[in-house]
Amino acid sequence: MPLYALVDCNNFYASCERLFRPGLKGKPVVVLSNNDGCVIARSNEAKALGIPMGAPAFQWEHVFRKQGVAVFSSNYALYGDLSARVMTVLEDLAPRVEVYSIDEAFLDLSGVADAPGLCRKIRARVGQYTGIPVSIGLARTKTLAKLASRCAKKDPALGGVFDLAGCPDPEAILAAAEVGDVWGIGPRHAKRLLSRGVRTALDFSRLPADWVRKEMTVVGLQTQMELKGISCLPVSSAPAPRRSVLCSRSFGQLVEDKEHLREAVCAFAVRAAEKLRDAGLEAQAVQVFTLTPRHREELPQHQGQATVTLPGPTNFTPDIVAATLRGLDEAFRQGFAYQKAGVLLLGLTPASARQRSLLDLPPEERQRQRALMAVVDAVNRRHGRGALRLAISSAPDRPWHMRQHRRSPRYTTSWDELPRIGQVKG
DNA sequence: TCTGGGGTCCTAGGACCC
DNA sequence: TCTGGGGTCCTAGGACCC
Repeated sequence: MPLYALVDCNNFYASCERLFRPGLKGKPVVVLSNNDGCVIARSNEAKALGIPMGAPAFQWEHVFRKQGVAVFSSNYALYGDLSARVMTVLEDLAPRVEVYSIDEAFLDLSGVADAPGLCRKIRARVGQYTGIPVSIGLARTKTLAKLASRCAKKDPALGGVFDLAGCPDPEAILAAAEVGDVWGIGPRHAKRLLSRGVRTALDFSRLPADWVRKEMTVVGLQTQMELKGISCLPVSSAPAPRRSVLCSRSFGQLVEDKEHLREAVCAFAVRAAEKLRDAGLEAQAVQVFTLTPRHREELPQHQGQATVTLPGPTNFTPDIVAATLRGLDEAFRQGFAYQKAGVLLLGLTPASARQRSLLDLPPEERQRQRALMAVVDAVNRRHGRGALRLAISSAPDRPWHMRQHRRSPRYTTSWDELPRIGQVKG
């Protein structure tokens, strides 16, 4: 019988921020999205104040001030580093680990003698080595393990581990879970299900399979089977190959000027190309998109989109930038105030295993391009992103740059920002 | 007067996840 | 003044081909 665990870091970003500010223990902490736009992580104390996930920060400013909430801009360098440390501990202790997201991992514990005991050990070890509290759910399928980890998180009496596979009354657990809390059932389907009287995970598991198939595709059917204890989703330690690379941002202010938009999408293209090279990939097409603000109905709305095919698979920044600018000519319209834009790279193939085609550049030219990018990447790694850049992708302090007023130091990944003894206070 | 059928590829749109 | 960013997958429909 298969047996899976889901390890979930509690309030991950908020927990990371708190690690380096012991004084924040027991205090409300929130972390904001890029642009300081909305709340994306909350400590338990912040949840208790009623601050919802995704809340626009400006609407809650008064609560932050009045209740002494510690507010942080998101600091992905810090979170990524702590995540890697947590995953290392899991890999040391569990036979097979699938890193599912920055703060979650599935473990395949099929055949492990005392799986609940191992889960308790893992939880203690992660806490000891990293300081990050985790909740662990154990069950026969991944979908049930997700559900079990929510139980572990909600009920402190469980000590952070809940074993649904060994639970005497599993149906009671399904009956206590709202249908929208099931992994794979989003707000859209939840609403439709509710309108048909399907309230809980148990209700959903009892729907006729053909209805589920018809209304929610095979994906919904898979979710239903998993809820019934039939495992459809194996743990896979090899990450699936990437299919796209995206770089997009909301702007600090609305942008009407095409020149500013050109600078912005150029910067996105440069960053996307870097990610592409980091992953050892090349792209065959570039998609550029532009958006006016969603929440401002009084403004003229436009969603621009253009896809430009590259002459052949490439990760050479100047080619990707050139394609991006051609795409922007189509995606931009004069007279609109844009709030966001992005560059999406598609048709990804490994850079090593390319097929030669008639359109290919001569090998010496490709070699020259590759060498140039290698130098640029090396310099930027050493001296910080943007140390070496294209002339067009401009200096800081442009109007489209995002706001980020409350970022914590990169304690663990930047020499300049290491905590100093005597300086760290709560 | 009559207008096949099957396969593939691409794209847009919609749903989901963290 | 002020609502994130980065991904995945499925399906339907059209273009194209034989």
